[in-house]
Amino acid sequence: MSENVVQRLRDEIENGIISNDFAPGARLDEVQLATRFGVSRTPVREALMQLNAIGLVEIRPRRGAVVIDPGPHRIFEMFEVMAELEGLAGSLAARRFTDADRTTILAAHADCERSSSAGNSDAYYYDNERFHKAIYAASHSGFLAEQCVALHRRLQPYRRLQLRVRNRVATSFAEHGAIVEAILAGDAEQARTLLRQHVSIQGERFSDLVATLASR
Amino acid sequence: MSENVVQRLRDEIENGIISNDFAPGARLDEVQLATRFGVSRTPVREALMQLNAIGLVEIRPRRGAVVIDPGPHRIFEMFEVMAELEGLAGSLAARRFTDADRTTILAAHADCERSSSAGNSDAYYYDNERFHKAIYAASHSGFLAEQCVALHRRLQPYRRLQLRVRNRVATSFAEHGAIVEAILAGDAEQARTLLRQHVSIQGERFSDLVATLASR
DNA sequence: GTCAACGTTCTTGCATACAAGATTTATCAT
DNA sequence: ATGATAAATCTTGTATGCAAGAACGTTGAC
Repeated sequence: MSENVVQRLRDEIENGIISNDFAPGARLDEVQLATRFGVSRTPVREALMQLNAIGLVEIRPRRGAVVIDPGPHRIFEMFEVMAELEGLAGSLAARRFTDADRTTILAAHADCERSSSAGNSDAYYYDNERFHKAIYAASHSGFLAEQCVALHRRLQPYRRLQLRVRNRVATSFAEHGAIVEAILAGDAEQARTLLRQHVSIQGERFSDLVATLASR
Repeated sequence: MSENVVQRLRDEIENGIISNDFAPGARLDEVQLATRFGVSRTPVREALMQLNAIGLVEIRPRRGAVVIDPGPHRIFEMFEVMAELEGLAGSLAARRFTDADRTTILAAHADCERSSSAGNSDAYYYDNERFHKAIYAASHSGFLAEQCVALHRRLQPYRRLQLRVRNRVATSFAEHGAIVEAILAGDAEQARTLLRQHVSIQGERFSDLVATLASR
């Protein structure tokens, strides 16, 4: 059994939201969730409270919990912040990376190359995630890494949509190459700039996102 | 009556932690809190769950909740991230501020001037907060503003300690002047740089913080 | 036929109850 | 006297129960 039921429920519901199993705007009925997971309402409520605090669900008094629907504009704002934090992580990584960090980054980068050239966008998604986490770790800022992972997770569904856009995987991998180069060269400002551009969704990429969102 | 009990408890306990009423490392007993606030354990637990999700308390399975104690190093990391986000807010504000934003920023700045020249560090603390919030608002990024406010709140006790350092109020206000100038001139990069420096606690300021923390 | 008012039903919010793990204390052996 | 083991106590984790507010349907009037 898991550590405790609440934690498990929290993860299950969170995954359900992220994997679009619970669509934005959907009502999260307490008894329904309780029976579905074979527990009572109490732990369900506590899990929902946590998701509320994180900002994934909204709890309207006496009217239940619903999955928050961040519109395109807010998603853009979230990517904007994410780009900034990733830029910071990159600049810190360029200054602080150890031999172990270099190994991890290069290994993740190599895996990205494999899945990219294989044209496997799902595999690339996971390797890409490892690549970015390697940079967070190399920043040697625990708090920053946590913030980045949390935001990364929240943006997961939209990130995934983006990779479906034609040529995005190849472009992404090419950007990774330049980023690795800048970090390992210890060029903090270059790493920051490249990562910021890599993550932010300016211009066409934003239009693509909106279009993809609308077609769901 | 209040909206709901859980929200009230969450705020009360959160304020207690921030105001150092519940010291870092202190154990938060459920029945104790319940009797203290005149409610049952259930809403107390739900409030603690939310604080756990935010990162203010740690819940060890079967062993209760304790107030998280971020050591000096982690506090430094949090200021580092805060500096980055404030820098982003400043750069966006420089590009996007409206007439109303200008008015609000200048008003807050004028209030800072009053409390600064009066040597009232407590009043300055509040005016400073308003000043920064005015910049968040001028960034016209709701998500960024929320993130900034949340971090600002978590760093509140340490910020306050900093203002006690000799001359910090005067220095802070001088920095505000340059920041206002950069934003209103529409100089995004300058606003970003100045705000980043204004918020981050490099060199001596970090030593001061550690020393002050140790002396509590 | 449509709209509104009322009553029923359903859902949430909080309290209480009960079970299981953790902690503390007491007793016994060395 | 000190250490360990076992029992008592306390605390957390989950279930259930009850009350109050919201959603929904029905009935009646116009």
